[in-house]
Amino acid sequence: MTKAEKTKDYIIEKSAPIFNKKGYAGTSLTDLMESTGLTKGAIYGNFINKNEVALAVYNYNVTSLNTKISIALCTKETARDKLIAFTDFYRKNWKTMFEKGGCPILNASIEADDNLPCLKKSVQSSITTWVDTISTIIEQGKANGEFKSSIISADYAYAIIMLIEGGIMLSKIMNNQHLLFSAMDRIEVIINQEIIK
Amino acid sequence: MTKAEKTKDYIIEKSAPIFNKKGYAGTSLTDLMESTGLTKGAIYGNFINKNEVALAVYNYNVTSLNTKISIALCTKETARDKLIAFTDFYRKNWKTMFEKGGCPILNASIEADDNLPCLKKSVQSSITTWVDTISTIIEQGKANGEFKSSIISADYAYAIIMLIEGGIMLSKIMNNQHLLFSAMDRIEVIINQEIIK
DNA sequence: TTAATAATATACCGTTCGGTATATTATATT
DNA sequence: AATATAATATACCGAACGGTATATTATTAA
Repeated sequence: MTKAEKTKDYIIEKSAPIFNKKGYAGTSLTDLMESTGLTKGAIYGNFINKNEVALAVYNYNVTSLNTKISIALCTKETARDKLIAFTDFYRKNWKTMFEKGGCPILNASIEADDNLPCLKKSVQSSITTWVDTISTIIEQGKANGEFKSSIISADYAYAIIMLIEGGIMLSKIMNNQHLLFSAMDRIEVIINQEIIK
Repeated sequence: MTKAEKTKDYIIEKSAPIFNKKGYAGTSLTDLMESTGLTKGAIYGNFINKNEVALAVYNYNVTSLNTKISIALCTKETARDKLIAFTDFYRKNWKTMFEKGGCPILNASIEADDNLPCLKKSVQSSITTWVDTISTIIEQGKANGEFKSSIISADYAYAIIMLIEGGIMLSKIMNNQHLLFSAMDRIEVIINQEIIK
């Protein structure tokens, strides 16, 4: 790993919460210089423009989220436990996530949908990945007899994501942790009453 | 109504979709001049600064949303029909809403939560109003025997809002109307299976 | 119709924006 | 240790930013 590569990673790491809090349009190069302690020279020596930093930061934020969720998932045996691992994750990590600006997928989604086509594509693909992850778990549950075979896995994957994102949105703007928890409760009800046999 | 008051309303009206699409930080005075066809003189003669325009626009967007919902509600007799009027509303109006940038409460919520305290307060109060509206309907349903008396109305109000906002977010970013409809389906299941006696 | 006033346009302000050319410094190679 | 090269800092660019003072134009009242 060359020095430049290290610097690049360092810039991404330090800029990640800034972009997630202030958004793409709201984050200036001055913000990036402050958060990294570096100058424009260092930033533009490693990225071709601000947009590249923003995209790298989005991917970093999503990747670290996915990594943490993967770690939470891999210790679970049953499909049900794997689904519950998601709600568990948000119950345990909401504070850290909120301090870093909330869900990067939600934030980027809202800012990108009407005017940042490049970021929009990244968001779409990370949502598709997320849906696939949950759908696969549900399909496994169906295959091993844990879950009802009649259910459509993608529908439930989307429902779970909607409740997570809607829960984060409400919880964050109202400064009320309980709202996120009640979204997680509702997801668990769906798992226990609709998905499980 | 003086000319200035008309101009003020005109500016708000024409700027409303711009702010809702591009966000507060992403909307410039040049954007406002283009959307209104007016100059800075006219804008700053009627608003003290950009922030005031943004706040007025947010209130306008929320008020027009609430007005439309009120109209949809007032024709309904039963509490159940009133709740269904919400899902109906989004099924019928999603296209118009999406063309104007999506849900103003969701959009403003995401941009304001970490760095626009003034707008954040407005969003909080519009959510509180929304929760109250739904809660009141549920309480009426409990009082007249339509709904289970054991349920906590605010919990269901929040659940409905979460599904609406989560559904809008997913639907909009994925360019998939069906996702919003499936969120509405899920709300209706909750109404029919958990709220109604 | 004219005078007073209200409302909008024009022209400009200082600042910050994203971005770049070049100078300087650190690192690696010999 | 000297040199080549990679990486960062400095100093600057033009453009766009939000905002304002003032000139001009509509509107109202006498």
